[in-house]
Amino acid sequence: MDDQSGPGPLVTSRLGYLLKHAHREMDRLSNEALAPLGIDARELGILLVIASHEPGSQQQVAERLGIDRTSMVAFVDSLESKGLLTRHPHPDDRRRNIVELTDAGHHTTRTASEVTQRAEATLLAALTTDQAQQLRGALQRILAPPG
Amino acid sequence: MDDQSGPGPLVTSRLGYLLKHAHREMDRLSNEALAPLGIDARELGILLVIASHEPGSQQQVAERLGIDRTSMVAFVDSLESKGLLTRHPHPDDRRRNIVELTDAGHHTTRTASEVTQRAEATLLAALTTDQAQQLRGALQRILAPPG
DNA sequence: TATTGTTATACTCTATAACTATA
DNA sequence: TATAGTTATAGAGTATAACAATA
Repeated sequence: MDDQSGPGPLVTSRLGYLLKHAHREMDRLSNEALAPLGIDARELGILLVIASHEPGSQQQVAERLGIDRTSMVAFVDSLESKGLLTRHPHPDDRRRNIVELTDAGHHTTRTASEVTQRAEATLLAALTTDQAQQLRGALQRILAPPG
Repeated sequence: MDDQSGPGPLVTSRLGYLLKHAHREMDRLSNEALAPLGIDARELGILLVIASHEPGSQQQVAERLGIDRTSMVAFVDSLESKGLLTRHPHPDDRRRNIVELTDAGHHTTRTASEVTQRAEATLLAALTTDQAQQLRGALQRILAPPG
């Protein structure tokens, strides 16, 4: 306790620092909330992408998430072994694995969405409803493609 | 272009997604702006911590940044080889290395702060001055220790 | 010849353990 | 015995290359 713990205001006022640590905290809260469901935040992202689109190949899911197909294999392996999704070959192109949520996968996705929303509320507890809404809106505007 | 690129709104409205990608973009812009100075955002963080406190040991700097002392060695090696800081033994305890910015280190830190501030402005270009200020404030409030 | 999924490999980042020199 | 710095090692995470099946 003999150093004033923390990097100091020159660092903590930087946007990169703030975003990094806010994300780290959000990730920690999400994974804590998801642990009882047997998945982590990364896996929930994959489930949500699958739930959001027509059934597609592993590669399509990977592209939408911005990860490469070789990494996708292990994620699909894991989610399949948990019974949350199924692989089956595309009838017209047997090179492709169509990945689809199982009933359990749909259920877990819904439950996971609820618990992560509560985790978000925990992170934002220090803000008013308006401030929270403005934060979300500002981040969305930042990331929207310029045009 | 045959998939509507992007993971879909179920994912992109999640706070974890927004914070992660906003940070990724900030990091990209910062590193791009810092490249001509020969440092990256991580190294600037270290320089800023050193600039913000009385001269201290490597371990103190590492603790303030939340990284361990073994990783610190390589960072200090790199910054020392660039002439931005110096190591010298503490006169009363020769186990410790006191790290201090050189004149070049102070100059680079000042210049780097300016260019990263412009990088922040680029990230926030879609926001009004008020909105940008509110975003920064909201993030700081989120990360402030509860009390 | 090109593409999908897969496996094997390498590379980065970080954490853990062990060594040295000081205390 | 404990601590600061260092080095060596191992572990996650991710990217690249090569291979099998299919188109």
